[in-house]
Amino acid sequence: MRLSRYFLPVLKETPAEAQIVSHRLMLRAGMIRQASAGIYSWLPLGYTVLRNIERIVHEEQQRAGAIPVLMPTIQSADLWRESGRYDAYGPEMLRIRDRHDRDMLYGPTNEEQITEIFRAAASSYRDVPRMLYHIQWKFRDEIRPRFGVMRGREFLMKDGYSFDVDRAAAEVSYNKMMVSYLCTFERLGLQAVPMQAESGPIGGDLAHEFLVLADTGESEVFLDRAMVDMALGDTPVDYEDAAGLAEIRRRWTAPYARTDDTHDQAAFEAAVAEGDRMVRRGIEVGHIFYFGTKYAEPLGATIVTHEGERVPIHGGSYGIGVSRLVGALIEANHDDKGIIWPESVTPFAVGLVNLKQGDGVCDGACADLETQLAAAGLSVLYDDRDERAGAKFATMELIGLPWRLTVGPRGLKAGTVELASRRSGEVIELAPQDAVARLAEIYRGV
RNA sequence: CGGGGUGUGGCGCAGCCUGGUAGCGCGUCGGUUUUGGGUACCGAAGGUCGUGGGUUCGAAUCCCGCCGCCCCGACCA
Repeated sequence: MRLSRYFLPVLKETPAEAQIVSHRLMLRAGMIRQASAGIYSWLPLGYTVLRNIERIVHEEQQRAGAIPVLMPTIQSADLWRESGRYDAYGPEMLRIRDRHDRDMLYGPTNEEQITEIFRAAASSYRDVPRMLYHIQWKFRDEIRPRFGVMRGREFLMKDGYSFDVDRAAAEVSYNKMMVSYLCTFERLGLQAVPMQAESGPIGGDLAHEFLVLADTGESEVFLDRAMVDMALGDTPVDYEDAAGLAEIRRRWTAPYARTDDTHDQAAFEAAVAEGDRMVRRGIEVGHIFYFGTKYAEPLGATIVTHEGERVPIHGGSYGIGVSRLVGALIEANHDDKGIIWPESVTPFAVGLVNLKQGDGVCDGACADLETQLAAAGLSVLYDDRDERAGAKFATMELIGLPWRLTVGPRGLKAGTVELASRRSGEVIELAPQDAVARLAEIYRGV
C-alpha cells in the first residue's frame, strides 16, 4: 500500500477529549473516529488491526474445538422474557420497538439466543459436548462510556458457549477455553493473567477473568509476582487430553491472583510472601465462567442421558473483548513516540521510507522492494509522499509498525538499505534482498 | 443519575468578565526549496461562534431553555 493512496488521517496534535494513552494514540494514528459517546467508526488502520485480532481469536477458538456461528445483533424480547432477564437486565440494555410495536433489543450478550438454537437441535447425550461461538457487535448502554474503545457502548466481542451433560463434562469444556485463552493472549503478545472471579449463582471456582496489567486499568488487582512472567511458551497443548488441560489450569490458577471483587487480604498475605505481593491495575480482556443450568432450565434446553434420563444442559460462557483488546494492546505496547505493534497484529508487516522521493534510483529501489515484499507475502506501507524524512519516520513510529525499511541515496551507493526495529531501535544495514529474507524469517509462523 | 467542566474553520486554542460583526498556531491548497529525524519562505482557501428563544440600534460576548461531548463516582468484555 502506498501512503499517497491510503486513508490515514493522522493527527499532529492530541485531541483534548482523550484522557488515556491508547485512546490518544488511536485517534492520532487515524485508527478510529468517534461517532457519538462510546460509539466509534473504525478507519482503515484500526480496522485492519481489529481484523487481525479477530483472526487470531478465530484460529485459537477453532483449535480448541469451538465452532463458529454468527447470531444477529437485534434480538426479540420474547426469549429474554423466557429467561427472566428482560426485566432483570436494566437500562443497560438498549430496547427497541419495531414497526409492529414488537419489543426488540440490541443484544448485550447471546446466552438466550444460543440456548434457543441449541435446544432446538440437541436431544441426546450424543449431541454434547459442543462449543459454539461467534464474534459479533454488542451494545450495552453504559452509564458512562470512556477511554475510547476500552469502554465503548458498542463493542466487538467474541462470546462462546459450551454445552455438556453434567458439571464434570462442563469442566472439561471450561478447561479447553481457559487454555485457548492463554494461547490467544500469548499470540497477541499480551500477558493476560487469569484471576479468580465471582462465581455467580453456581458456586465453585469455575469463573476467571483475564486481566492485562496496565496503569490505566479499571480494576485493582492483587497477585503473586510469579504470575507476571508465567508463559505457556512451548508447552504442548493437546485439546483431546483432558488431564493435560486440567494440569495447565491448575498451574495457572495456583498462585494468588484476584481482582478487588474477590480479593481477600488475609488469604493474600497467607499465600504470598511480602516481597512477591503485587497490587496493580488491570484491564479485563476476557471472562470465562460456568453457569450450570441457569439458562437451560427456564428455556427448557434438555438432553436425554445414556441412562435415559432427561436433564438440563450444563452451560458455560466465554467472552473476549475483541475491540477492547486493540486498546489494551496499545496500553501494553507504546512509547512516547507512538504505538509499537506486536508482529501478530500489526496492520502492515513493514513500513518503507523513501528518503529522496522523486529520485529515480531511490524510487526504483523502493518499487523493487515493494515487489519483493509482496512476493514474500509481507504487507508493506510505503510512504511515498513528498515529505521530509523526519515526518515520514514520525508517522511510521506513531502508527507503530514494528519494522521499517529505509531507502536513501547514501545507502544505495553501497548497495544497502536500513532495517530498523521499532521496539529496540536497532538499525542494521543490509542488501535489499537480505532485508526481505530477514523480514520473512521474522514473520514466519507469526 | 449526582458532582465538575466544555462547545469558536480538519486539530489545538484565544476572544466572552467590560456587547461594535472573529483571531492565532498546526494542518490543507498553489508556488519556491530536493530535503538522512516533524525545513524555510511567499501566496491562498476555509467559520450558520452547538442549538432555540430573549434583551439590545447592535450578541461569539448578557439572560433563559434544550442538545452534544469530556472528567470524577456506582455497573461491565
